[in-house]
Amino acid sequence: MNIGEIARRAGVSRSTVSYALSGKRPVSEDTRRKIQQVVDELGYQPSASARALANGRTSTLGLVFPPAGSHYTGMQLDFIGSVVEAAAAYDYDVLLSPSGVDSDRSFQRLLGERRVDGAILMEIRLEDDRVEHLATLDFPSVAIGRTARPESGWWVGLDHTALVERCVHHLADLGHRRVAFVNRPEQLLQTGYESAHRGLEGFTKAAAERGLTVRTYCCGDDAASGQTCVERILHDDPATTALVTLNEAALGGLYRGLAEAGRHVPRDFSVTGVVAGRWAETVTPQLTAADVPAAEMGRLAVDLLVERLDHPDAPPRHHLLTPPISLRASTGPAGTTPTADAAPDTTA
Amino acid sequence: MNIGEIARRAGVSRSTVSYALSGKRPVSEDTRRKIQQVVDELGYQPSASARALANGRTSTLGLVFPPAGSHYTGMQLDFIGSVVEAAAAYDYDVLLSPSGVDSDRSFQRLLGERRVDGAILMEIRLEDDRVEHLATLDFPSVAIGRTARPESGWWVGLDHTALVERCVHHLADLGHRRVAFVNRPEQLLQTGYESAHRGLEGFTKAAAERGLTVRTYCCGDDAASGQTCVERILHDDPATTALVTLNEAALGGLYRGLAEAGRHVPRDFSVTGVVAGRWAETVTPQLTAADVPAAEMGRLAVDLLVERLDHPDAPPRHHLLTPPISLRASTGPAGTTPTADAAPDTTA
DNA sequence: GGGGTGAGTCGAACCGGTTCGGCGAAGCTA
DNA sequence: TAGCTTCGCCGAACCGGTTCGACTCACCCC
Repeated sequence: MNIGEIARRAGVSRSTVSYALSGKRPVSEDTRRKIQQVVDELGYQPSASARALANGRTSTLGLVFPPAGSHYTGMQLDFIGSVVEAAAAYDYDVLLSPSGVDSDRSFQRLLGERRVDGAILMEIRLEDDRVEHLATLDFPSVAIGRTARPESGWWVGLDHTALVERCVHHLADLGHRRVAFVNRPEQLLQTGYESAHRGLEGFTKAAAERGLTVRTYCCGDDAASGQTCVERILHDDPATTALVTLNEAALGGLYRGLAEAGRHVPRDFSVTGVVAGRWAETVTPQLTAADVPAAEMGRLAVDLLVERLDHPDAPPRHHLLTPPISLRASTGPAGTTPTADAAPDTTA
Repeated sequence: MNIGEIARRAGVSRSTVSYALSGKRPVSEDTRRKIQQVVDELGYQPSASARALANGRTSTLGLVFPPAGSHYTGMQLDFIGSVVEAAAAYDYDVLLSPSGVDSDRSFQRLLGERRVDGAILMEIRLEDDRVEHLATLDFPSVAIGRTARPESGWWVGLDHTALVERCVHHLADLGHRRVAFVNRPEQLLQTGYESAHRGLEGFTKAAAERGLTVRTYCCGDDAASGQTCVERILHDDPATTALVTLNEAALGGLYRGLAEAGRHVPRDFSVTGVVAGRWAETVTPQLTAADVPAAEMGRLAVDLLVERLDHPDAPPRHHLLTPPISLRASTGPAGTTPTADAAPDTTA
């Protein structure tokens, strides 16, 4: 069922069928109806490969995310979902590519074999060879996250620095003086993972401004690591009364660690951070946090990419988001005797 | 940088370049080296579109999952991740298509425009028009989940019936007599969502065998719904001492509802179900559950699909998984006075 | 009535690969 | 040395669309 078959049955030439379907040249109403009828009868749909070859566009966007290896966070899931849906609204398909670095085979395929018209990159590092590579190639792409030199690029990012600062100020306002920071895994920090660095930066800065006593920790992306991390925190400084975290996946473990140490949240210990809203509402007490608007970010990234594809010479654009902190139930005033062990809990 | 360019620079014909690269016909060692050198210099990679057009294969698999609308569960995320990785190992890319039903435009594109060589379907319903459509077309596909008539198809599924039965028997063995079942949202049950139906079936069957008093509930895929659901359960039958759930996303809410009702898990109330291991370990106390091996299922689905693509006439195959229940900390013997309100908790 | 105009259609070239048939040279046998 | 095979390579056709230039015809106007 190719275009030649349609042409033959409609008694016209292949080019006429093409023009009738694309509307790029006028076709008489009669022939157009005849062609449409044949197309409907046979359920003809033009081959994506042939069309891509002919006009050089694949109508496909690449979504580059790090290889799972272990596990994804909920945030990443929301990104993927929203990107796919937003792309569908523009009639683009989405091709997934698990590539952490520029040299990955999957990444090379995406670009070298011209499988996609543009790409969205996730899990950006401050020095990201993928971003730079695409920039030098002038390949249409949008990053979810920003590198150390964001001015010239297309991206949508979260202002982790500001968000974590706000968390710290929130805690300081509540009277907390000894606060811990629970970051993403050490390996991510070392490879220059953006949110880990900027979050840490915001934490350090705000803590200095408020004269807080702080410690910072890296923590694996799972509950067990979270629990261990709390144990370390309370071991290193039992007078700690609050923590700020970027680590969604460890959150449940952090809560468990606190509970096992006899610290009641929020009476004895406050917890806050930057976490997707869905997760913040899953834990008990619900987490006071800057809710990561992952779905919105995915949508914005697609918007930007499509704009860039439609206007190849448009100047770079970006969106830096700073969602407000949602006050829930995991933070409270610092106790008067922060080092005291928690008393048995008799609240309902 | 097309194949003609390579041919010219290497002083051979286009077909020779093609054969040199594919190895489908012998090429002298000299010319092969010469060609390889030019290819390396220019960093040539053949166009995926052209290749797809020529040999009729796209080297792409479609992954069809329901439109997010609201949100995805952690399980789905794990599927997606493992499918992409497994596909990459076979040199296939993965194209995402958000389609709940056969008539979705995205789904039509995938098939009609021949964008993919095969498809993996998620979120299967007992009567699934997508599965049937693909079957009548003899289009290579593998379902993650099985329909009401699974014998003739290619699929990898979880034996929800058996798993939920085991959960019920586990609770019955512990002495629980009044048990609730927390299913996925009502809308999914009504549309014939497989796991919801088979899980419910297993629950009903095992409860009858053990002579338990049971109630079944549908629950939205979020924490707030979980909390509400527990309130309903305890309102409908305050003597309920345990629940079984399929609803990962509501789990945190279920725990919160129990805590607010003063029921301590596992002393006053036992919780179990079918949930991805990562989630089971996030809640406190950790959930005794049949861990959904999402990553393994994704991998197996790709294995099956690739096998089907390589051997178009191979007879249908499938994998029905029945992972063991992981005993964690959320279930315990039924209390002697199950209706009593929980006493203040003084355990460490 | 001749020439210009524009609508509608066609044929051919092209996108960038793959693959088939055949051809010339070299090597081997008789 | 003629004849046959084998090896290595080439040219051309093909996959299924898009697009450009040109052609035909009807119509209109001076």
